[in-house]
Amino acid sequence: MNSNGFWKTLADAIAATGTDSHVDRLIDMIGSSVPQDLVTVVRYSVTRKPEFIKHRRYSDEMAGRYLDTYYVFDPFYAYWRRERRPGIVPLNSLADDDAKRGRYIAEFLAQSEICDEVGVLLEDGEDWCLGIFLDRSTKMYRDDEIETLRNRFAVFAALHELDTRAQAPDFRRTDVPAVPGAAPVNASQASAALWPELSTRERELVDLILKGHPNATIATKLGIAAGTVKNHRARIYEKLDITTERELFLQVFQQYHIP
Amino acid sequence: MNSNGFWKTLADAIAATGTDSHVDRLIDMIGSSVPQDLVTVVRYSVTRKPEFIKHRRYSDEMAGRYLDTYYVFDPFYAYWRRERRPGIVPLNSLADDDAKRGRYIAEFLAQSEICDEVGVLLEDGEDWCLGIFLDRSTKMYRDDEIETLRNRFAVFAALHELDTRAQAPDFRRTDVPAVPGAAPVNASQASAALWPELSTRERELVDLILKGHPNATIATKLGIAAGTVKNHRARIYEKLDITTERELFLQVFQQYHIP
DNA sequence: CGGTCATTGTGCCTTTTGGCCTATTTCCTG
DNA sequence: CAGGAAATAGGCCAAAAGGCACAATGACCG
Repeated sequence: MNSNGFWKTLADAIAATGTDSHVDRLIDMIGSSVPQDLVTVVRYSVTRKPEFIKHRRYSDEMAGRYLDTYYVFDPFYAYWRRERRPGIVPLNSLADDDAKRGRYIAEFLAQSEICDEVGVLLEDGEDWCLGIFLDRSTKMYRDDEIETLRNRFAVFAALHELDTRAQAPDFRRTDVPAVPGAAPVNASQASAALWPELSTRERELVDLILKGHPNATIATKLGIAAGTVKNHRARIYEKLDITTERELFLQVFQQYHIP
Repeated sequence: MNSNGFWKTLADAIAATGTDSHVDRLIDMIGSSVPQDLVTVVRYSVTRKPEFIKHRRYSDEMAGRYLDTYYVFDPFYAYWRRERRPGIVPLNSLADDDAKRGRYIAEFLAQSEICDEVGVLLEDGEDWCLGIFLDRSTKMYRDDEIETLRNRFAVFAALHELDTRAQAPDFRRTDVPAVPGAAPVNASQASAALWPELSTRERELVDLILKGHPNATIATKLGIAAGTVKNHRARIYEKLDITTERELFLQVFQQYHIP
């Protein structure tokens, strides 16, 4: 099994949490879960251009070409902005309805001599996503390989989340949220000041709504059912005396005196 | 395979690093590596009496009896004081020259209805050792089960070491990125400056959209059909490389540095 | 003059929201 | 202990938004 080597890389990755080599160790670990020919690491934002973080066994030239041109066609990028959901994303899972996918594969991947790709999308603060991409030159990823990554994904995410916490200035001993991987630690102060009439949970919802998440994503993030999210929304709207999400955005605009 | 459940427990353990539930999650994780009937957690020191930290599916009475009497016969305790080396320690690996082992097995384990035991010894600061013991009532541990624990041991140790670091007051990162404050907002025709790639008509649409008007209202205001508004929207979204109205609001937030 | 683009418009279909219910569980408070 | 929020979940229906395809008109431009 390849798993023997894996434990070592995992231990190293845990040890590297909160240090500058965190991402490298993370790549080592994820990379040792399934074989791959090259690795690229990119940061996606909903509103900004992607950033190229690192690559291994990949050419600087192609990395540049990605940032110059091809990021627009990157279906993983589109996926993140649409879904805003971390996870294991195989190239072939990206919808056929995505017209950009064709050009990305036909041109960019072909030029990079890549035949298959799988993305490990990790939340990276704000609206960012840290995308770690494992690429193969000749053999497609098998289902069981994807399954392996899916099984381990919670570990990847937990490690990166821990690193994020370790980087934050207020990393202190506290109680973990009841639902693992779910609740955000503290609701943003902005919403608290703006809408004191809302409960803390409702403000959590508002924060996620204002970050642009649809109900399904919010439900996943909070570990609750989509129906519950709708219910929260209804009560929030009622309390704020509005009827649509738009008006919530308008209230923020008003607060910040935006035309 | 039991490994599917393992990834979950590992992710939880990582997430619990630095929190009060760290040891519990560590037990969950280690415990999910091999089957066992009960778990005990003890802290060994070279110079002091052992401390009973936790136990699962074990009687308080036996725990008390251990601390009163039997700890002196505990061959794991002797092992730690002699070797001072963390690792996976199966009961049968403890030297036959250890006279105390016999009495420990014959009396204490027998009374506890334990037939085999394996210790996971982790460094715990100073001269302390955190010992997590997996006990079986009927079946002995097989070699491959011990091997599994040995493979994963580096992970157990790294996690506990990380928790120790997280508890220390000086666990910090050197470079913390500066947080941008709320920027001042200048009121004017925002849309023109923000989205030069849009036509004038499209910018008119955007202005109305950002004022919170639904399609029907926009259509009335502009004296065009609702379908046309939808059509405009589609092209606007395409040009801005977004798919929903939300993202338009997010772009404005972005521009004005709103949290 | 032909090509491109902006603008207007339709039609059909799917997904997402929003409105309006009922219900259970938990926790806090009078 | 009763009563009431708060949080959870689900169902049903209507409205709105979004995706896609296609088409007609006019303006501008090389």
